[in-house]
Amino acid sequence: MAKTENFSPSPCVLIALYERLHAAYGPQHWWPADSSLEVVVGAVLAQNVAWTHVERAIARLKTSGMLSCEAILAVSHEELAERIRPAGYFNVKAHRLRNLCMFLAGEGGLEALVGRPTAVLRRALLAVNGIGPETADDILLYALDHPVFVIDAYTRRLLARYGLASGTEDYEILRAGFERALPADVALFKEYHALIVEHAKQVCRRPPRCDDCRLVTTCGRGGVA
DNA sequence: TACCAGGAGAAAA
DNA sequence: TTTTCTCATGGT
Repeated sequence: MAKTENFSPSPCVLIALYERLHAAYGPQHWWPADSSLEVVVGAVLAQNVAWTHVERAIARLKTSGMLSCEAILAVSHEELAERIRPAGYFNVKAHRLRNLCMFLAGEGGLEALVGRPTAVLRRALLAVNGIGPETADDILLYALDHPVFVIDAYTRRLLARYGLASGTEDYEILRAGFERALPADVALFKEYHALIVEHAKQVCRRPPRCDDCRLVTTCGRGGVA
């Protein structure tokens, strides 16, 4: 399918899917981090790797006292790269972390961003080299509490398996589809994305397809499956 | 040993 | 404008 294909799920289907996932896995209380800055750092480190690798890298940053923008900007590239080595792509991610910390420092810190309009913040984050749409939206939703829906590989996989989308649609098409269909609720968006990840990890990785992937097909006349 | 995992940017076509 | 390549570790 073309990447420009429209994605306009009904609110009923998306709410039904959320409720089924919530019933199956319970509240997730994401993002797994002790601070907003840890969310920011984790969002960069999580690019294209499993979360277990990110945990190791964050633990190394913590134990060396480098989990702050000041520290990240103060150490050499080589030292930062060595600390985050377990997350993979360590040279690339060291550059990206420094770019992001320079941006935050220039803005007066992460706290200074609170209260700014979502669209303005999103544009600013996307202008940072190394920060793409998913990473920007991770930061907006989980670190700054803005109602943006995060689309990741798990979300695409789930949509494809449920027949709601091909999974190859443009990022913005999928994000807009979720945000049109759902109320702009930060807590809902956080839990929804976390539940998608949990479900994808636990169930939909099993080949060839899981029976549970039919869970959204019974939504009709406003009812919940 | 080979494959895969929660992206993004640059280069090439 | 779209596609391909590159970055890299660690678990299965």
